[in-house]
Parts: sequence; C-alpha cells; structure tokens
Amino acid sequence: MPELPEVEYAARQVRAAVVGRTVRNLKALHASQRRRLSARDCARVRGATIESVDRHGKHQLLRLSTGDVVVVHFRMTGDWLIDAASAPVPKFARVTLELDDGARVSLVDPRALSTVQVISGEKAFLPRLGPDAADATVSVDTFGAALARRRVPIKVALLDQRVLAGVGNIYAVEALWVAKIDPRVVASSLTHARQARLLDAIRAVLAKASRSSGQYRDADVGRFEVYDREGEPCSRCSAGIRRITQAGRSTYYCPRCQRR
DNA sequence: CGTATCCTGACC
DNA sequence: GGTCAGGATACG
Repeated sequence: MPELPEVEYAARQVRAAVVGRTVRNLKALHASQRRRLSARDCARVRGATIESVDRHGKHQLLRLSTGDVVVVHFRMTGDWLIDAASAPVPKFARVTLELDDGARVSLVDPRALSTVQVISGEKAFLPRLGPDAADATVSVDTFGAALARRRVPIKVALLDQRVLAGVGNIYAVEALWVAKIDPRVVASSLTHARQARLLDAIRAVLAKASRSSGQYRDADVGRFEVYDREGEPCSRCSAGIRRITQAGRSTYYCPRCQRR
C-alpha cells in the first residue's frame, strides 16, 4: 500500500528512467485501465518526449513535450517495474510505457485499481487536491482552516485529499497517535494548539517513513505504533490498541492516551 | 453527510 | 467458495 513516502521513492525511480526519453509506445493491458486510458490517449503520447516527473500527493505527473501530462495513481497495490521492452511482460502489468532506449516501465498492480490518464494540463484535477503533505510551507492557519470546515471525525478529514494531499490511512492513524488526539473528535472542534500538534505529527511520521528505504515492505507494519496493532499494548501507556471503522476504513488508536 | 463501487489476492 | 481490504469517486 504505497503512501506518500513510497510514491516519492517510486517517482524518483521512474524519473531516472524516463526523463529525456521519447515515448515509443504506451499500452493499457487491462480493461479497467482502458476506461481512463483510451487507445486514442495512448496514440497521442507516442513520439512525445518526457521532460520531467513531478509528484503531488500520491499522484505522479509525467510531463510531456507536447504539454500533455500522464497522471498516475497507484491506489492500493500499484508499483513500477522497470526492465527491457524485449523481456516478457511482467506479471500483473496493467499499463506499459516503452521508451526509445529500449527500456520498459510497467505499472504492475495485482488489484488493478491504479489509474493512468492523459490530460492536457493539470488543471483538470489539481484543484481538487490540497497542498502537498510534505510541503513545509503549509501554515497551521491554512491547515486549521481546512479542518474548521469539516464536521467529520478528524481521522476522516485527514484522509480527504483536499485538506492535505498525500496523507493516507496509515500515516493519518500514526499522526493522531503521535499528537495524542482521539480519531473520533470532530475535525472542526480542534483547538489551534491541537491543529499545530497534529500538523507537526503528520510531518514527523512522513519524515520518519522517508528516512527508511522509502520502499514499503510487509515488515514495515511492525514498526508502526498503532497501525495493525489491535489488542497490543500502547508503547506510551500500555493500554490495549483498539480498531474501529471510520468511513469504511480501519482506524487504530490508543483509548487511553489519545484524548477527545 | 454516509455508502456503494471498482478489483483481485489473501484468508478463513 | 465466500468475505474482506482499501483510495478515490460517484451517487443517494
């Protein structure tokens, strides 16, 4: 489950492989991909040069010489696999990008929920995203103002990409633990002090994750404080970690030291 | 505002 | 063989 640090790592990986290269071929191999990435879109990017790769939240943006942008989102299980176009198509490859140097970048995704689309400029979706969660210039006031408008539990608000783009389930849960805030608290009710503590906590958990390899592994789950630790003792106060469902997603928290 | 939907491997 | 997870979005 790639979160922002993993997407940052993936963006660096693909950047090294594609920048300055020309697209020989873009293919959607899976029916679910073809809904957003038509044969026409694929034909349109053929021959274009990839000028840069940016990331905003968990979106990766491949900017082309034509002004078009290939926008990629890994969702749950997407990842890049880079090899030679002459090699067999990798298992679970959903979209492939072949380059003029013979390299092939495959979007591998067992669950096929990833999305790839070609847009002519980013305006089509960027207004829907808040500032990037890793953007250190976001002020407490900006963050707080976004929360003040939401009458949903703070955990649910953190998952809303219009608040901060790139905060996923794991780090939302971890940040609330670090900030000692009960995930069920209504977002708009947070005091300024708690908003500041939470923003710091989000930055801390993302920075910590970025310092590790940046590649998600199952073993990493064991390093989280509360995520996937239902029933285990809180490392701060030893109370049993609880799991609840909020907006259809698992929330883990310490019922003793995360306060309302 | 909440909920169904996509998709398929993993797990019971 | 049925159920579930889960980010984002569409819908009620």
